[in-house]
Parts: sequence; C-alpha cells; structure tokens
Amino acid sequence: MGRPREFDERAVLAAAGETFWSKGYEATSTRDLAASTGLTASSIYAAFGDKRGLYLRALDQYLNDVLRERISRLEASLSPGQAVAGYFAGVIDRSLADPHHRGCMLVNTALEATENNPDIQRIVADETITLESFFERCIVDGRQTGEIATDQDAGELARHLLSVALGLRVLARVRPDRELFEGLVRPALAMLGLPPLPARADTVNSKASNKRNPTRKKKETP
Amino acid sequence: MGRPREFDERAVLAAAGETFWSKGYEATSTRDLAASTGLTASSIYAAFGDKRGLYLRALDQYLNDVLRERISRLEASLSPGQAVAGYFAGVIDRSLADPHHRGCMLVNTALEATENNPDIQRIVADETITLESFFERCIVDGRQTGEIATDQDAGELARHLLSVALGLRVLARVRPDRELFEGLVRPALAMLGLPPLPARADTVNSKASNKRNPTRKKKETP
DNA sequence: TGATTTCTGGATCGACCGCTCCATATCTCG
DNA sequence: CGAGATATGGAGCGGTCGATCCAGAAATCA
Repeated sequence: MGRPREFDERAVLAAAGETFWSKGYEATSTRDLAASTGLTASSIYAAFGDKRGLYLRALDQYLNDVLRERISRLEASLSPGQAVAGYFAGVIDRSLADPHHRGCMLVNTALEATENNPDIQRIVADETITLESFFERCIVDGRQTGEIATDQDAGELARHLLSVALGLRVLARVRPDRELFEGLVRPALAMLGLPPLPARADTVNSKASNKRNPTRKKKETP
Repeated sequence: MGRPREFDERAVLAAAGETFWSKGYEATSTRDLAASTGLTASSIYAAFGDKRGLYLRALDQYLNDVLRERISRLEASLSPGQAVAGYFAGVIDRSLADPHHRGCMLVNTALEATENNPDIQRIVADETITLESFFERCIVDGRQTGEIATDQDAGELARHLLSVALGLRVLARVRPDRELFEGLVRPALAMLGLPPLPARADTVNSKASNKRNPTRKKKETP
C-alpha cells in the first residue's frame, strides 16, 4: 500500500558511506548527505530515522561488502598462509588505490567510539574480533598443513597481526607509501614462516595495476 | 606594555588538549573549550587565533610532553631492548589507566585529519617517523650489544613495531584489555629475541648492558 | 474511478556553531 | 598620578546545524 520508494537503498547507503568515510561523522552535515545521496532531508529521515541511524546502516553495509566479503573470499580460494598474505596485499593495494587516503572506515569509526557511544564501540570491537578470528583460523589451519611454522601462541599471533593491520590503516591516512607498507608487513610474514608478499594471488582488487606514485617520499635517517 | 595574561598557557593548553582528546576536534565546540580552560571565548581567540590554532598548540604540547619526552627518557635510562619493551609496557599501562579509553591523541588526530588538512597530516606523519626512528635506533644499537637478535632489516622491523604500536592504540579505544595488549606485543618482542613483557619499564632487572644512567623510575603523565 | 497510503521536495524550526565587538578592568611605563 | 596598552567578560553577529512540518505527487487498493 502506498507509494513505493523511488531510491535504491543499497546505492544510497553506499553514497552516504562514502561521504561519512571522507569527512568523518561529525564533519558530515545532513545537507552533505542529501547532496551525495540525491535524496532530500525528509526522505532520509523517513527512511533511516536520523543521522546516526544512517551512519550505522552505511557502516554495516561497508563492513559486509568490504571486510567480511573479503575475508570469506580469501578463505574460500586460498591456502591459509596465502590468505593471510593476500589480506595484507589487499589492504596495501586498497590503501594506495584511494586517492583521498581515507584509510579504513572501520578504523576511522573507532574515533567516534567514545564512551558515550557504546553501541559504536561494540560494533568496532566486534569487527576487530572478526578479523582477529580470521587470522587465528589461518594460523591454526596453516600449521596443520605445515605452511605456517611458529611455535608461538596462535591467538597472540592473530592479535599481533590484527594490530599490524590496524596500524597500517592508520598510516594509510598520513603516509601512503607502498615501500613503507610492504616493508612493515614483511617481518610479520617472516615470523609466520611465509614467503614475502606473494604475487598478488587473486586478491579482491586486482584491477589496481596503474598506480600513481606516492606523493610523499621520505628519506630515512637512522 | 599592557595588562599581562592571567592564565597559565601550559595549563590552558593541557585543558584544551584533554577536551579535544576526549571529544575529537569536530565535536568540540568553542564553548566546550571555554568551559574546560576557564577562559572566555575572546581570551582564547586573542591568545590562539582560532579553534584550529588552539588545537595545533595543544597537540604540539601533548606530543612534546607525552610522546617525545617518553622516548628520550626511555633511551636515556634503559638498554635498547629494554627501551623497546618499556615503550610498549608504557603504552599498555597508559591505555588501561585512562578510564575514558581515549587512546592516543596522535592516532586520533590521524583518523580525523582529512586530505584538506595537509598541515595536520604532515604533523602526524612526522611524529610517526619520530617513533619509527626511535625503534630503529633501538634495534641497531641492540644488535651491536647482542641484546637484539634478528637478521631482518632494521628499518622494516622498526616500521613493523610502529604499526603494532599504532594498532594497539586503536584497540585501546574499543577493547581495553591487558591480556589482549600483552599478548599482541609478545610476538613482536619474541621476534627481536627479547624477553616477554612482565618487564614493566620500572621493574626491568638490568642484566643486559645499561646506558649511562642507572635504571630510573618511570613517571606516568596523563 | 476515488479512497487511502506512502513518499517527495522545499520551507523552516529552534539551537548551536565559530567568531567578533566593545565596554571595562588591570597591568606597565613615564 | 595619568596615559597607553593589553586582557577580560559578556552580549551577540551571521551562518549552519540536525531535525521537522506540510502540501502535493504517486503508488496500491476498491
């Protein structure tokens, strides 16, 4: 009954997510959202409640389409060790492919997770556990096949990899540089007894063959 | 000469920094700042120009008092390997000691600096390089004394440690848990051939070669 | 078709934003 | 003691904020 929606909800959430991702939650106004989604304020409020509701929906779609989708794709098509390496290769490619250097929307969201936003805090925490569990499964499985060689605790290794992935995404916002990222990941792979970053086995973003040079080239002075 | 300032600039910057740290830049209003610093808007604007100027000054004071001060203190009083372990022990303690779980102001700033704030991006990037250089110095020096054992590239190891430290600070906002932090750091120390953590910086027994000073008590600053 | 229901677009609400102005208070200097 | 210079406190500026209201458009029912 009644008039049906004229917009595609997934597309609207994607557009809103892009805007939130680029500017951050607080700095994004409802007028920004109206402009990027093509909807009017009243349509947005009728469909999503309020600004926070729209953010939560857009974040959830991002996490589903980008993070969880990637994990299950890697696990389905690669060996455990290759999946770990492939995950980092993908994160590096994505970090460099984004000309705006926005990093990871999940990591950025961790900023909004102040103590008076416990729901957001929990969403981010849960998602880091999703990633941590992926790493742990890879390590446990990779050991059984002998692909991964280390006698350290699998859970601790998984959490270590988690922190590396999160830290990489922080650096992606301020120092987008392939050499930095690949160098920083190398000790992690070596620690697991894995070969250095493999030929990008079909990672998700294989279209990124033509990359611009990083804008910032630093000389290291030890 | 006219009437002198009635406020202590350092104290005002500290108060403003606390507020920015807690709420984030965008979510902090000038009225919030007036309330937390005890100044009126006009005094703030006369002294610091605008909101952004106050933020930059507060951030700089935070970086000086917390980050750089800690690095030089660790390097002055501990062996290279102990300095690395002590840094992580300190970050863990600080992450857990803060009841608001605000993480690191530098990391928070990184996640809020968009591409149209190149100056802030630059400040954050430079500060990550400061931390990276600290790690690299420790690794290079620790190798000469035999305290640190690994044949991997020192620069890559330093960047790896940097990403772990940044990732830990992200997790500090959403999963403040000592076991998580200590477990995640353990593989990093093991990789360097260092003993595991219960080495809180002020309880490390100095069996390896110390630097000049005898072990000094570490002081926590907010 | 007409009745009903829902969605859309635009105007607009009160609140708050960053910031400024100005009268007054309080200092230094002569 | 002025005279000059600067800081302070409070009112208030124009603008934007998140959110809402409402009249009209467009769909599904009979």
